[in-house]
Amino acid sequence: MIYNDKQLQIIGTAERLFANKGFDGTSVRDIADEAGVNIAMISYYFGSKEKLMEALFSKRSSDINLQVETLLHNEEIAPLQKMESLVDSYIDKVMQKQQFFKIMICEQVINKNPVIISLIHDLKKKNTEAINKLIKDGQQKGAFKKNIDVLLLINTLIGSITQMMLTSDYYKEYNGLQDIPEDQFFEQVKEKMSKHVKFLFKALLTYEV
Amino acid sequence: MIYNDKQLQIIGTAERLFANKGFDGTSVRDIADEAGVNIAMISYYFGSKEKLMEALFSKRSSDINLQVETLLHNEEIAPLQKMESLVDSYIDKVMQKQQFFKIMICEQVINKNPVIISLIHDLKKKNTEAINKLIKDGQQKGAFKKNIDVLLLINTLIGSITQMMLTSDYYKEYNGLQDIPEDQFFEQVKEKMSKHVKFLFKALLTYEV
DNA sequence: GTTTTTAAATTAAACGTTTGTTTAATTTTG
DNA sequence: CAAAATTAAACAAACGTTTAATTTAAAAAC
Repeated sequence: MIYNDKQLQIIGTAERLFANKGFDGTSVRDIADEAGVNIAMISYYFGSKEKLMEALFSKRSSDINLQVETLLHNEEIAPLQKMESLVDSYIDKVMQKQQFFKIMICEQVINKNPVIISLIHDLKKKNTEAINKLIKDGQQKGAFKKNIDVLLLINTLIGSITQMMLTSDYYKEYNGLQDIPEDQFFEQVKEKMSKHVKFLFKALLTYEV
Repeated sequence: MIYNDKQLQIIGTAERLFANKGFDGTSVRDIADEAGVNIAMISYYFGSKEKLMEALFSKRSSDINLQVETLLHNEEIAPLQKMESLVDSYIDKVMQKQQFFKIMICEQVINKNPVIISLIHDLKKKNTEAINKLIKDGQQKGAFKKNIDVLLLINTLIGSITQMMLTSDYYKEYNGLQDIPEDQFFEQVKEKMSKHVKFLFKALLTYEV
């Protein structure tokens, strides 16, 4: 689906408002006002508020697929390093697209809209397959242990990062970082999470129980 | 605060509906109908829909504090075992009170109601302190390594379990468990998560980088 | 122990807003 | 000039909350 500028603006505004106020907490008037369009344009372009959400979800889903193919066939990089590279790119994506991930979390909690549940399903499947390829590759080369539960691995990756996203205010206060600039804090969190998750992955992929 | 039976019934109904439809997706009429009370009783007892949410949150918060004192002073249990015991009790709590945890997640995403943010803050603080005591104890006894980031540890604990809660449908399908009874699946997930998180904790607490 | 009094609980109805969506008319564009 | 885009206005429905009247329950008075 290709959208014109006005449609993309509506989608962008909806994304911000849905992330900050929730789907039901956002009115189509909110979206129309902040996007600078007439309220009727939302039905005109998308059909309904719900279909706008589905359009936004569909659009953003396609942006955050983990790409693993070029990594996979690069024989100069060790399996564990490949996985660490994937971890970093995932952390980047979550931090860059925080709003979309917030929406995704709430939609998973509510678990009502079948179109969106299906899109999340597809996303999970693709990510699982991508990581599975890296795992198989690493196992063949003897770098990774056997019997790795890929879903638990992904759960820990996504869960740890998501949880940090949701509680970054608390993390900031706990570490006395209230006064540093936001983008600096941002980078610091990314760096911390990167080392942390890589450590976890090393354990999950290589240490025998 | 002490509530009578009718108030507790309203709180219980609100918890279920807020968890399944979100705060803004639930109307006071929904709550009143399903709780079998007149719609005016909600304002009468709680003041407003928002204050009902705060009352429910306050009530449930007090139920899920991690207790660590008796564990801490039991010198017959090794530090790592104490931590594993805490992990199990946390997994139990999340699985038992899934509805409340779902509400908590959404409230963290929206991040608007200061009363609730403050309650989540308190909860996090108490949990952090409890786990910190176990960590200090383990470090003194030489069982745990130095330089443990307790917030990252907790993030991984909460995040992994939460993520499993949100994606258990996918986990079920992926592992071909659609046909087993719900409570059996429940126990299986708990067992899997328990082993998984304990493995992660052992790595985070004892393996040097 | 019965009656009276007072407070609490419960109700149906109404309140003014806000909701998502549609209409029909108008303007803009190619 | 036809198609697409945009508008203000209107729509019924649903929203959270309040009202004022009534019923129930508990306490006080006799």
